[in-house]
Amino acid sequence: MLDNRKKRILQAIIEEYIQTAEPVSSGMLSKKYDLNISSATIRNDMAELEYANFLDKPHTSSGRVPSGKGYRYYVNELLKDNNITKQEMQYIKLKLEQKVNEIEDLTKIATSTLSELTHYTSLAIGGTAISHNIEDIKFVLLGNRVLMAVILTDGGLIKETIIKFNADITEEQVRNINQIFNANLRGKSLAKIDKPMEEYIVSEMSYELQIIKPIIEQINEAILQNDDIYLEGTNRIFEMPEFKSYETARNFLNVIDTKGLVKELLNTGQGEEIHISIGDENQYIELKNLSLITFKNIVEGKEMGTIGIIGPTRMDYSKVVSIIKYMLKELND
Amino acid sequence: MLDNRKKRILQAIIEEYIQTAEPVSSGMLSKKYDLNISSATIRNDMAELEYANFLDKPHTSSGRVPSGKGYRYYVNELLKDNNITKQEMQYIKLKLEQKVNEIEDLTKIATSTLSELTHYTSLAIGGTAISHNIEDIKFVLLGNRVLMAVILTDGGLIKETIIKFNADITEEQVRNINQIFNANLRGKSLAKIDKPMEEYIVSEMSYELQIIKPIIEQINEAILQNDDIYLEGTNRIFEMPEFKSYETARNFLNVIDTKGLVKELLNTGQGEEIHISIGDENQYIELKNLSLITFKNIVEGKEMGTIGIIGPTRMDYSKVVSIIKYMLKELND
DNA sequence: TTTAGCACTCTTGTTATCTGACTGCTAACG
DNA sequence: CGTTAGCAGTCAGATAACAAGAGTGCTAAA
Repeated sequence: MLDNRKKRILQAIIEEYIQTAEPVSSGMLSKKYDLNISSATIRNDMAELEYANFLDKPHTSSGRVPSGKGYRYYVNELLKDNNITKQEMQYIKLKLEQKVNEIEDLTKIATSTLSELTHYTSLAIGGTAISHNIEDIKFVLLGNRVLMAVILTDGGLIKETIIKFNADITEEQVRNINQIFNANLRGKSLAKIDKPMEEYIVSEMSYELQIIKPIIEQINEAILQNDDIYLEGTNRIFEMPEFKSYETARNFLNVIDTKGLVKELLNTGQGEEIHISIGDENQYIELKNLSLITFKNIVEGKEMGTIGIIGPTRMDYSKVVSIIKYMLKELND
Repeated sequence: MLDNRKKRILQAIIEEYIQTAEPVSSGMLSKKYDLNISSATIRNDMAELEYANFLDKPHTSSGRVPSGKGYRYYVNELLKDNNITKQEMQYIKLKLEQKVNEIEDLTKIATSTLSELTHYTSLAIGGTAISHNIEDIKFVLLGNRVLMAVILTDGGLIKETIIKFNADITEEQVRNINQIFNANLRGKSLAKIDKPMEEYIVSEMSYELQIIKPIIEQINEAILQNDDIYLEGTNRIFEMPEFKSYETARNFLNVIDTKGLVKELLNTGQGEEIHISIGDENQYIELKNLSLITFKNIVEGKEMGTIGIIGPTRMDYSKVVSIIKYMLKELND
């Protein structure tokens, strides 16, 4: 589709623009980059790239700026994903080797490390336990009418939840519940504790319905629940010239501050390993000038959370993707 | 110190400035407020108020702006704390009556409600359990080397923590631990589980030191721990003209984004019910143009967390204090 | 096909000017 | 003696005119 020279020019423009945030001119390119062609030739190619919608022009006599289509082409065809330094690798290793008590802390560490290295805002949401299997499930009576359920999954996730009753629960009953649930559920997939499973348990377990039922409901909720949004480096946007304008900064903060929106953003992009969504591609207009890169932190097939990077469309995709790929590799050790 | 007319003028200037964020002029005051004096007289008084440092003047021919000392005088002497509408009361009631499973959720709800009603950014940190007494303490074995301790306090706080061991723990041992800890600690104040208590337990409990010791350490940490910072309404700053400038917005976001700083801010102001810190009064230069109002959410003598409101020095102190006072009353029901 | 050269365009920064909103001061007033 | 009308003086902010500079598109030659 694009000849080699045009590809090189497009790549140079995008990389230059990512660095400087200024429209890129033909003269600049021919001087700074070793393309061995004159600015006039570059101008001709730029005109064609603009005609083909890979580039935009803020006004008649200005340099060129990559368009959404341009970025997409760059990400799909030209992106190098080994753009990572020794120091960065070491830093990631260092951070991820920290001792953590709960697996969710690892997601937090990964998120903050990502923000530190890329200088973009990063966000994360804890994983649901749905892809995990139950390894152990324990019930603890707190007071007389409050029961706490602690679920340990084979992925190492620990989910606690609290169930309140209207009547007193005896230690005897707790022992029964403990036994029944473990006998029936240990080793089973959590994905199955839903309606049909509930019926199964209720019928199989042959234990007082008014106790079993609220427990199952609450556990179900705890499994699906991933409400804790983790945000790191919100103030990083002030390092970037596109957010010097009041409107863009405001818009960005609005997106970040809307918890429901952040949750949805992190929960899209199911299939792929790393999901990149550039400006207009995003389904929310609020994000039309922003790009979002998300990936699931999957360790040994178990989902541990979703992490994302959000920044201007002029994002250093190469750096971000390189760092994420390395991090994913390290997380799996 | 100030005669009545000067007080009225100062109050009018502050309230006008809080509303408009524009320097207040003498002509404006004599027209809009029913002071029954001419603008010339107001000008004379304003000059004296400025000389006494209650007011500042951005430049020679501009109106007046309250100084830090002015706001302080207003807060101490002129502030009305019943500046709350029926609707606001109802809204607070409605929000606080929601069923919550954990007491900490109540702090979150209070925080977000506060931000919604005042239109300022609000922040909160969960309470340490230090002022509470132990009501129940349970240990749960998760896997072979992971022990979870769940502590229930008389204030209704539930603190969980995880202890990892290098050797396997038997169910037998867990039963022992359960018994020992409950026998020794139930009803005791959590403030006492520190070094001397540790020695006491170790000597009294006469149980394997290599098991007891890490448990006590970890529990101690869990009691003191209040790391979860809760932030609501960060984007609210964009509603306020003082943050239209890049620098002020950036500074604000930097403060908010620095978790350590936020923690410290919320942990100052011990004694009073409601602690107000205006601009310069604050010990951090980053906050010199900001005001902070904090209060501890104390229910029946037990600390449940600290909540704060942060905004420009031109904050609607009257409204914020009124709402907080009402909220505190409701929280205690 | 590539390139040098040049006219044309448009943004950005600078300076000058004008307008309007205030204040401070003076002198008159009750 | 406190209060007020009147007026000169000050300064921020808006507007316009202008100059400089960066870049493009096009033409014609290599």
